[in-house]
Amino acid sequence: MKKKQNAQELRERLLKIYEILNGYFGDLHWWPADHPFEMMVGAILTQNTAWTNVEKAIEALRRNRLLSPAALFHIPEDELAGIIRPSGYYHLKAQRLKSFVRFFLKEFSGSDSAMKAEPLPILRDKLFDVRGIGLETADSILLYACQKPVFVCDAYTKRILLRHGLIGEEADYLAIQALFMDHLPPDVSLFGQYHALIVKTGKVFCRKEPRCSACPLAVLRTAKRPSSRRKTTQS
DNA sequence: CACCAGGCAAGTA
DNA sequence: TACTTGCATGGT
Repeated sequence: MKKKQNAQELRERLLKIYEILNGYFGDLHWWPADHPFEMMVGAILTQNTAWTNVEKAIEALRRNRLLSPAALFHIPEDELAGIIRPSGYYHLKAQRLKSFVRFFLKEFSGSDSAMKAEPLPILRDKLFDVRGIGLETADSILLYACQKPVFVCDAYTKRILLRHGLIGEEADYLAIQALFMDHLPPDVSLFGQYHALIVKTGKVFCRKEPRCSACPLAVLRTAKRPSSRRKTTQS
């Protein structure tokens, strides 16, 4: 079976990447937040936005005692928009937070443990139905706030996998996610740390040059060609 | 100064 | 279905 062998090789390559990055960066304790609800808020605020800006917005919410479903439900949308302004797209995100909170209160009475108790496929569909929650935001909430074994992908994930020849340019979110989920054990800690490592790598090493030799993954690019041409000169 | 960040949805063809 | 555009602040 050629297919099975290929699957085995993919698994090994994905684990190798993880091993290298994990050894390089160590445990990143991703997504520090006081409670799951704060993570869900952060997941919405961080859409296409630098985390440093999101932190300012979350701090502003905390100062205003707004980090609870009830508080966010009661505050007027335009007032909320003013408070989360540093996170960018603030009108849009105020609207999205409001629609998420309405959903969260209606479906789970604002209880994150009630939300966790929901079976994964159903919860995923429900989240995806909320306006302003797309694939990545839904998966971030599922993995980090609800501890569900879902692999979160993003722009960095695609960039890195492309660069290492594991996917093609045409691969979309679901295809990339399937690559990880079909070849790795469904482990919440593994998935969480792996995604964190990918984002960290992207931020630190993939900024300017398309192939940065300082990247810990650089060894894979030169060493792993199946045939011919051994270059031993990369550092 | 230009460019981009841990996306998403609505509009167009 | 596939491509384009609006949304917006703050850091490099």
